Amino acid sequence: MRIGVLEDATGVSRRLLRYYEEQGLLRPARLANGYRDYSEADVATVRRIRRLLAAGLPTAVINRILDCFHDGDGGTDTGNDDGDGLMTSSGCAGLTTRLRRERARIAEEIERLQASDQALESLLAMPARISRAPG
DNA sequence: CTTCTGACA
DNA sequence: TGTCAGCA
Repeated sequence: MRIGVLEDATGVSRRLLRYYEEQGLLRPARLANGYRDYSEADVATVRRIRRLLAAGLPTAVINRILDCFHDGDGGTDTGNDDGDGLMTSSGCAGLTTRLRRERARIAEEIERLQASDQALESLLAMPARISRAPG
């Protein structure tokens, strides 16, 4: 399918679709006229990319993770669900472990930010008598 | 009309 | 990301 069809199927703009390709996330074939030729699998891939991006992962990381999704769509396409799950297959060992570590890292970061937030809150609760130096 | 690449806001 | 240009 051409880019316009994929756009309608995924809701992702052509601009973004081309950008994903530029980032190595998509590798559509080319028609004789130079038009990109996407496969049905690319529809699912784009959805996965959106999810991974929403998770805050950089395209470089998504690139690797994408290979860990070995289409497990055994269902009829009646459902519009993304139908994606992490498939532990070819050389994807340790992926979930790394992802869990990332979550732990984020959790720690949140704690630090909360500490800063509380410190700032108490600071603002103090009587505001810090005046400007007489000029 | 649809897509392509490159570039600018 | 949107959008415009200039082609094919």
